[in-house]
Amino acid sequence: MGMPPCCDKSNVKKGLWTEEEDAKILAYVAIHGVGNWSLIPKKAGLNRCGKSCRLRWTNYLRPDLKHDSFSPQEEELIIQCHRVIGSRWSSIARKLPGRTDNDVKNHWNTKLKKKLMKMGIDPVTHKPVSQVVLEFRNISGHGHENASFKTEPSNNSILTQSNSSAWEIMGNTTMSHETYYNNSPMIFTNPASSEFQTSPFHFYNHSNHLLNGTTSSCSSSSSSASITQPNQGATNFCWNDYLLSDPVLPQNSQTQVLGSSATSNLTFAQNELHFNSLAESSAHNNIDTNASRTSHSASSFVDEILDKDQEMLSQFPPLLNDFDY
DNA sequence: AAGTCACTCAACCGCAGGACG
DNA sequence: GCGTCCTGCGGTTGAGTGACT
Repeated sequence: MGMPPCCDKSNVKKGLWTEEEDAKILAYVAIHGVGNWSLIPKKAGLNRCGKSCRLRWTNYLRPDLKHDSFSPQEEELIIQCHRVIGSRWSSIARKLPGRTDNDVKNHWNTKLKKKLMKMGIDPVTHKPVSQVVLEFRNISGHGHENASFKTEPSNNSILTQSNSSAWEIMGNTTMSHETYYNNSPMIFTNPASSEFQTSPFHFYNHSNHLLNGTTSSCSSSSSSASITQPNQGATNFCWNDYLLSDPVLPQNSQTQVLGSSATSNLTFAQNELHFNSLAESSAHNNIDTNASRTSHSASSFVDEILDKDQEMLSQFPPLLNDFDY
């Protein structure tokens, strides 16, 4: 698909805007309002692409925009939102009055990502890097090599060797980013499950929304995300069950997960093959799979995600209400 | 003082989807 | 249903700037 050029690019100015150009847009919008950006350059006397005019207005000239630096509260909100919905900057920006998606995106890429990495949190999954690396090793069968990643950065740690996120660190291996993403259900992870000092950030506490303690410390050996509902006990969603359980292998050969030295020697392709064959045979053998779903089947995984999605929606309406799924 | 590096952020690019004729 | 136009979005780029050597 794609769009035809909105203007003759050879004849339009590009690059930074001058005060004079800004003034022309402001003057035009003050009289005519926004809309029909393709005509605005001509009508406002600008040698710019309409798209460029729209961007200049929405990202810089709009009177409701803030131009000061992000507050800790705003940063906190961005991190929380990113953990829940990922890089949907426009949705996140809607939660921050006076901020544009470009602002949020830039701030994330230049500041927040680095802050998280310094704290040992993988900015993609929002999980401790050590946990991500261990999980990756379990997934890819690299568990035997260098299994002694430290949770805190040291001279030898991967965190000091690179500013990369965990999956960037894994870039040298055979697993694709997509595969990694698909196996990292980030919205169910609990960044508080870390040995890192999380100050000055205040991570999400599922029972009272904001955890305002100056530090948060607990063992990363727990691979379960504990979701506490206000009026209920904690429910544990052990995502590693899905990540590491092979529906074909006997359960007793899969019982060792994080922190263990045992890993599956199956490659991802092999796992996928097993998974597909199981799903196929399930389709033949079980007409009503919903009625008799097992805890770790493909359908149960999807069901679990949907269940948790509903659960989160019910828990955090203030945060999630406006996100258009 | 000059050169290099790292960082920031405004702006650009291309794709997707909705509206409309 | 199809094509065109417009807008929104996320990823990427590169000019400007400050820190460092």
